Amino acid sequence: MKPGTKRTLVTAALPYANGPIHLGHLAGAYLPADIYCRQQRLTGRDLVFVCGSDEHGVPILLRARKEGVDPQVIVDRYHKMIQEAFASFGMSFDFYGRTTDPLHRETSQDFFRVLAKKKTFTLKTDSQLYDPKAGIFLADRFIRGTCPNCSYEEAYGDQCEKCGRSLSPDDLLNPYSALSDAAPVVKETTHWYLPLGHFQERLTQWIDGHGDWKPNVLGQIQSWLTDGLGDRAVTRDLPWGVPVPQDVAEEAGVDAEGKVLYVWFDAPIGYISATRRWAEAQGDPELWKQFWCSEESQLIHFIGKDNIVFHCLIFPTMLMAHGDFILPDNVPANEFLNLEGEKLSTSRGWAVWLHEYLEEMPADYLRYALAATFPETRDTDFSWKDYQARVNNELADTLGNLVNRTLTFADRYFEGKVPPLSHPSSKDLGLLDRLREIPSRVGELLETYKMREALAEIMGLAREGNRFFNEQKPWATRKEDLRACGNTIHISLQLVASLSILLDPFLPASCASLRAMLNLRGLRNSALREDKEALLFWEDAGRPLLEAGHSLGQAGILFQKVEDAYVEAQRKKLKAAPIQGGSGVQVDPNQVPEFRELIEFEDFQKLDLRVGEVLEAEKVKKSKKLIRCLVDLGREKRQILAGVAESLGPEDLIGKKVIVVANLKARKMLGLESQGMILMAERPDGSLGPLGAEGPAGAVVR
RNA sequence: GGCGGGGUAGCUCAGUUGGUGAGAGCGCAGGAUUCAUAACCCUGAGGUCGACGGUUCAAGUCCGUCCCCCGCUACCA
Repeated sequence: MKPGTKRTLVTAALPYANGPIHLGHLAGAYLPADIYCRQQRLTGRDLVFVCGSDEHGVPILLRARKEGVDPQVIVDRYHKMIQEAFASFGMSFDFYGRTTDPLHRETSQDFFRVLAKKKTFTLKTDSQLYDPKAGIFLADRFIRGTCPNCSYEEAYGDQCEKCGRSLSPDDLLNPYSALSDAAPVVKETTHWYLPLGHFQERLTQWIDGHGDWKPNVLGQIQSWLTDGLGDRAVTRDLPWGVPVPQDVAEEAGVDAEGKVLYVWFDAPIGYISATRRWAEAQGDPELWKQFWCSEESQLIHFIGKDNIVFHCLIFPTMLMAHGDFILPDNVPANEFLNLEGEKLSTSRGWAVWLHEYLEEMPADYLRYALAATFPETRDTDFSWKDYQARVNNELADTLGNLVNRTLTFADRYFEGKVPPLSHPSSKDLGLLDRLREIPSRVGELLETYKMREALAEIMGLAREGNRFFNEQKPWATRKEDLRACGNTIHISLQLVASLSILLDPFLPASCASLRAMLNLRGLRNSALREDKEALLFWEDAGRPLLEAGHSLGQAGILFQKVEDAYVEAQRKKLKAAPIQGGSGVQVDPNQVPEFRELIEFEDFQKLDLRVGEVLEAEKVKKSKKLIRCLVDLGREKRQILAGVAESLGPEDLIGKKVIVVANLKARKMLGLESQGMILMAERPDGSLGPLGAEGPAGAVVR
């Protein structure tokens, strides 16, 4: 932390309001941020934690069109879902906002206006393809047409899926809009650009002062700086987003109609607008400035690695250009979380959705399992088996059992009161000494974003507690030396009390229960900015907290074990998800593409469809999409290339029976010949899944 | 293709600026114990630190080449 810091503003990446929250999101940004904030609040530091839904952008607009509803309907749906899931998960945001908030619009426009006034932007006019029917400009991938290379009629404007050739929209024959089927027209349009290059020197200087940032973050930044920074468009022609301010447009002599701020420009400003909303709620609308505009404040962004460039270069450039704001002091980006050994894929349904998890299991179990394996230095893996092991072995057995054996012993043999510490042994004092150094040690780890190590340190303390209990044998001394027995229980209780503070950032709900069992009151609330009742703070975890004679509360089981059946069910659900295409959202009839024009029966008869069994499948090297399959068609075995690697792995195909177009002309791709085509089902998001088939290889499908 | 990060015990992961016999948790094997959620505690087996080459008295730790995974970015065929 830089010297003289009085306040901290923490942000967690704004989730995109186009789908629910999954485990990858939590492990990447949200949970680390929450743990950090809770611990900092416990130390008494002044901290505000904001986040919110990112609700603009093209994907939301397209989804709305497909469903035939206003985009606001979409974002309302997911904003609510996300916000509720976060709350149940124990996220301690001081404010959770959204970018469709009018105040956000105002904040973004003001920001844009300041940069325009300072002549930060450059204006450029370009020709772009425009869909006259849908009334919007089209990004390359929303233009489709016939591939000039292979004559595939549904090639995208940036690439032909059939032959893999890269294209530009101009290359397509008979181009049409993917949104409305209308033929696109070329139209000139003017946009504002942020010239990042002008800030290169200042950015470099600023980054050089932050050599302590994580290596993955610095590496990414360095590579961008070395390449040199270019201009980035900050506006778009879209009917959904924060409108370009009328006055700025007029000043520039540009028609503002239909122009909005590019989503990446307005999204990070969401951090600012959320802080403003929070300040309003505090009854002091100007309070946000203390956090954003004072050198006595530090700003920390928790994000995933995919967001590094935006938070470390682009947003800082915006802040620099504006001039009123402080720059981030750290951007502790995490790597990614894999799931059961494979990378997460929302389109394939390879994800665990937070809202679904919370219907069945406690938030703290997941918080623990994730925190124990945060992808801090590299991608890590989450598996349900590991989750079960973490909960059962560590939470229940190590920690829960320590609590349980200590409390039941006190309850049974010391009338539920804390026995006095009298003539403590060196072992007794040794543990108290050990305890003394823990809060600052763990605090330091957390402040340097080493959450996993911090958690391991605390759990190590719980293990020491168990060892101490074993070695002191209070069940034996109870009969021979009641004083020594009392000392053992006294110390063990103090340890448990300290754990209820140390673990609070990680397991807020369980620690609250634990403190109730101990009848320990007065700990500062780790979820609130202010707690006037607070008597105990983080550092107090280093000293004995329970006085002799203190009456304990009702003991109970802190953590239930996770059954095998649950683990199996979860894994099964995961396996089943790709087939159902399930992002947990019901298929909407409006999302299903319209049927094509009628054909004659003879046309259909030309197709020779067969059942084929995939014998081998492997990724084609140097291709992102192609999988080479060897398919048994009864009469012969064929090599068929399928452009599905972005949706499926080879293992999803091997051994599967599929439907094959057997009389399709062979075509070469990347030097390999494809002798046919495997039929796939396309999901609304464009991902693919194989069509299952039964029957012997070679059987005619009709 | 370019750039960045990573490839360490059966599994999931730690390993500061190169230097005493390469670690933790889980799992496994054996032992001890009974206060406790069949929990806890002790001991042990297990690794040519992605591959190859180099620098050095000394490399998991530095340099080079290659392979694989993740991310960002680009686009020739």
